[in-house]
Amino acid sequence: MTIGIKDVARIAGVSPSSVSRALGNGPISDKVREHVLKVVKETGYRPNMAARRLRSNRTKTIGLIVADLGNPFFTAITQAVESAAYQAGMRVMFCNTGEDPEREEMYLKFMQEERVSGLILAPTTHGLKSLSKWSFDFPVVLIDRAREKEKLDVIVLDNQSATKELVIHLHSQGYQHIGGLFGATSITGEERKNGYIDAMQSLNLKPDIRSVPATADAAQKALEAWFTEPNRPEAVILSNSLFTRSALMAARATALRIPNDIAIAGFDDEPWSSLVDPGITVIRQPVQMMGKEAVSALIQRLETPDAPVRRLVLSGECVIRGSSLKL
Amino acid sequence: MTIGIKDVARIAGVSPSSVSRALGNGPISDKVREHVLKVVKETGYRPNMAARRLRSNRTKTIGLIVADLGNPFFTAITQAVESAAYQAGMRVMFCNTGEDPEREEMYLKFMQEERVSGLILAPTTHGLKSLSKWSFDFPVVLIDRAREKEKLDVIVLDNQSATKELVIHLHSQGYQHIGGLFGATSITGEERKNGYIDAMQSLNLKPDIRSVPATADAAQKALEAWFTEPNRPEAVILSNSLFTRSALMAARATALRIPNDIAIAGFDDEPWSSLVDPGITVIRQPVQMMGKEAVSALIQRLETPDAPVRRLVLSGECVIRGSSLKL
DNA sequence: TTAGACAGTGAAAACGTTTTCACAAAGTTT
DNA sequence: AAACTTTGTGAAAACGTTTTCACTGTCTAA
Repeated sequence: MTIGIKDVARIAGVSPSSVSRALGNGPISDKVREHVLKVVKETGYRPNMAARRLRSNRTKTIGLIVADLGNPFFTAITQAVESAAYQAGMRVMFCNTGEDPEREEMYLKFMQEERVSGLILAPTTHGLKSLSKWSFDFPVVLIDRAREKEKLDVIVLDNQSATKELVIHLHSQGYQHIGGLFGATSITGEERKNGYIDAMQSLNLKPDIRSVPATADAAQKALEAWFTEPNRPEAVILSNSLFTRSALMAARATALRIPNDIAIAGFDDEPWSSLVDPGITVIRQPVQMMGKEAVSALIQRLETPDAPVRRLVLSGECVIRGSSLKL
Repeated sequence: MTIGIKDVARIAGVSPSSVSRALGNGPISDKVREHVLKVVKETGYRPNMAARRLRSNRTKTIGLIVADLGNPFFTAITQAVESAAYQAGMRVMFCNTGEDPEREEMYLKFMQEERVSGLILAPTTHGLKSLSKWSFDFPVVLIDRAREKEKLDVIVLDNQSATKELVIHLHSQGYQHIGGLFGATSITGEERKNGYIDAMQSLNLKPDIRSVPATADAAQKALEAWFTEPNRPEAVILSNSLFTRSALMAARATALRIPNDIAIAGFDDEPWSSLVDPGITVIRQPVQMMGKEAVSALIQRLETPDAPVRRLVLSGECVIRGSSLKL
C-alpha cells in the first residue's frame, strides 16, 4: 500500500489540490506550502509519475536513441545529453538500437507511446531514409547523422572537411596511395567517403575505397585481405574508431609496421589513441558540445515550434600523432 | 489531437473494452481481435503508456542505475541488461550516477516515482551503506558492488580470488615488491584491496597500497609520484581499467618501460588491452553473463518474492600478456 | 462606504487506459 | 429439457494525479 496524495492531504489537513499546488508551483500561501512539504517529507510520499503525466500531459522526458552504445563516441554523447537534460530539469529515456533498423523502429514506436517531450536521434541509414513516413507529435533533433536537407533540426560534424583534412595531411607527408575504409550502414560513413573522394580528386590522386558493415570483425577481415594484396595502400583512412582498432589488429596480423609499412588516420580521439605506439592521428569531435547543443536545440524547438529549422555543423580538430607521419 | 482507444473502438464498431482486450490478451473472439488489430494498424494508434501504467499498476520496466557510463565495464553491463530485458518483454530505464551519491539518491527517488517493476543497481559505497534506509516496494538486484552479507540478490565477481590470482602470477614471475592502487569510492576497490593484502601476506610479501578517488587524473598524479619515489614497486596492480590507462600514461611520463622497469596488471579486458605494446595482463570479467544474470535474478524475484536471497559470485579469467612478464 | 480585483482554497471533473461486473448467448452436463 | 458452465461482450468504475470552476475572504480604488 503506497501512500498517495490523498493521504498526504488528509494528514496535512488540506485538500489534495493544495498538496498538488504545494509540490508544483500553483498559487498557494507560504504557510500551507511549508506545512505540506513538511508532511510530504515525513511521510516519504513519492508522486506517481504515470498519473501525473496522464493528467498533465507533460512528460518532461527527452528520448535519446543512439545507434551503438559500444562506440565510445555515443557513450560520450549519451553522457553529455544526460547532463544537459538534467540541468534543464528533464529526464532522459535512453535506447540503443545496435545499428539494427528493426529495433530502431521499435524504439521509435516506443517513444510515441511514452509521449516524450522531444527526441534526440542518431538514426541508421535505413531509419534516416524512412523518417518521413513517421509523424511525430514531438520535436525531433538529429545528431551525428543527417543528410544535407533535412526538415528537422540537426547537429552534425563537418565530415566532408574533416576527411579532407586527413587526406591533405597524409598527402603532405608524401603518401600517394591513400586508401579509405568506410562504414556502409551510416550516412556519416557515406559523407566521409565523399569527402575523401573529393579530396583525392582535387589532389589528382586515385581514390581506393572499401565499404563494410559497422562491425569490428567485418572491418578486420576486409583490412587483412587488403593489406596482403600486391598493391596495398601506403596509408589508410578509417571512418570510425571501431575500424581504427581493427586496422591496428590487421596490421599486426599481417606483420605491417605503422607507419613504416602502412600509415593510419581515423576518426574519434579515444583514450587509447595516444596509448598505443605510435599514437593514432585522428579527427577529434566536439562530443560534449554536440550533446549539449542537441538538448538546447530541442528545448528551443519546444519553446518556438514554428521557428525555421536549424542545422548546426561543427568542425572536428585534427590531432596529428605518429601513425600518419612519413619516416 | 492524438488518436485514443475510444476512437479505435468507434471506428471498429466495438467497445473500448474489446479494443483493450484485443491488444492485451483478454478473452476475445478471434474475429473481433483480427478486426480490431486491423483498425489499430490502419489508424496508427499508439497506446498511452502513462494511462496504461496508471490503471494496470504494472510498468514492465526495469530500472538500471550504474556508477559510471564512461567505464566500458558498465557500458557492457548496460548492453547486456538491455538485451536480456528486451527478450523478457521489459523496458529499461537507464541512469548514470557518475559516482556521485547525490545523483544516485535522486535517481533512486526517481525509480520509486516511476514505479519500476524492479531495479538493478551498481551503487557507490555511500549508496550501498545507506541502502538500508530506503524501503523499496520493488525488488532490487545489486550488480558488481555488494558486501558479504546483503539482504538483496547480488551478482558480483569473486574479487578476492581474482586479485589473488594477479598477485600470485606476478610473484611467480619473480616480482617481490608488488604495489596496488585501488579505488577509494567503490566497495569493489575495497574488496580487491583486501584480496591483495591477503595474497601478499600469505606469500610473506609486504603490501604497498595507494587509494585514490575513481578518476583518471587522481590516479595518474598518484602513480607518477609513486613511480618516481626511490623505492618504487617493481610491479603494480590496478583495480580498474581507468587506473590501468593512467598507469600507462604515468609510466610514459616518468620514462619507465613496461615491464622492464615496472610490470603492470589490472582489471577488465578492454579492446585496447591487447593493442598496446606490450599487451596488458588483466582479469577478464564475464560481463555479458553478469548483465544477463541480473535480469534473470530480478525476474525470478518478481515471480517468487519470498524465495531466499541469492548471491551469485562469478569468477574472472586471468589473461596474461606481456605487461606482467619478467624479462 | 462600495465595487471591483485578487489571492487562496476545496470540490469535482478530467486524463486514457484496464478491469470489474453484469448479462446474454451458446455449449455441456445431468 | 432443465440446470449449470463457459465464452464473449459492453457499461461503468477505477487508477492517482492536475486542472477547472466556484467560492470566500481581503485588499485596493473609487
